[in-house]
Amino acid sequence: MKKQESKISLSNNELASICKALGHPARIMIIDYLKEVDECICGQIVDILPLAQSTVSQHLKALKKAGLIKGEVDGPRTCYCLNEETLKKFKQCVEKI
Amino acid sequence: MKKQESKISLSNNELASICKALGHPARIMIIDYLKEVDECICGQIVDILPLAQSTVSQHLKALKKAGLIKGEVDGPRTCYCLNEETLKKFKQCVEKI
DNA sequence: ATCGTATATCGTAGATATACGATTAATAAT
DNA sequence: ATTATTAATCGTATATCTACGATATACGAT
Repeated sequence: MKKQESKISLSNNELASICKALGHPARIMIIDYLKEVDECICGQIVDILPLAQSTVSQHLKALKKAGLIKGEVDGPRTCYCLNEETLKKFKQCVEKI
Repeated sequence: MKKQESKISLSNNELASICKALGHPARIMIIDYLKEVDECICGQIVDILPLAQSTVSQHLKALKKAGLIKGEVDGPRTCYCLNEETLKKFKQCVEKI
């Protein structure tokens, strides 16, 4: 399998990782918000959550690590959006449970 | 809303709780196994997982707390099965992400 | 060059999670 | 009554998570 290609399904561990990343209310809220606004910078997420900037940054890192979101550095900002590919696989996987 | 009735959807926190419960490979394996065998006693799960009985028992407790499984005491055994109602709601909720 | 803005990272305290062995509790079998 | 079986709970060690403030980094604007 080449680097660029991606698996159709998720391993047990991958699914668990994604679930774990979604296992916190703040991170669910971030996902919901990104769904709503399509894309945004970190500061906007800090504004809607009752959490410190550093804490939000940590949550974003966790979501990124699980492949649920993408972050693109744009000058001093970082623009975040959902990673639709991972979400799609996650949904397919959950459907089969 | 009466006690017996159940909500159609899940709150942010409920969804996070369910995801959290699924956020461990062993617990995903338990769910998979229960899907496969429909129902079983704790000891069978202990047999298929490389974990101590007490650890498996803890994982089962976590899944039960999240409402993902049901456990019925039957003499000295406990018979576990999936809680289809919660799973259904979870799937619906994930689909909407 | 300096300042301001946006965000990531560091350090840290306290809470949870995860694993295990030992123990307890409940029942079934002898 | 004693013993065996099954599973939950307790106690505990270690690891991870979650939150924060402080600091570092990167860049744009002045």
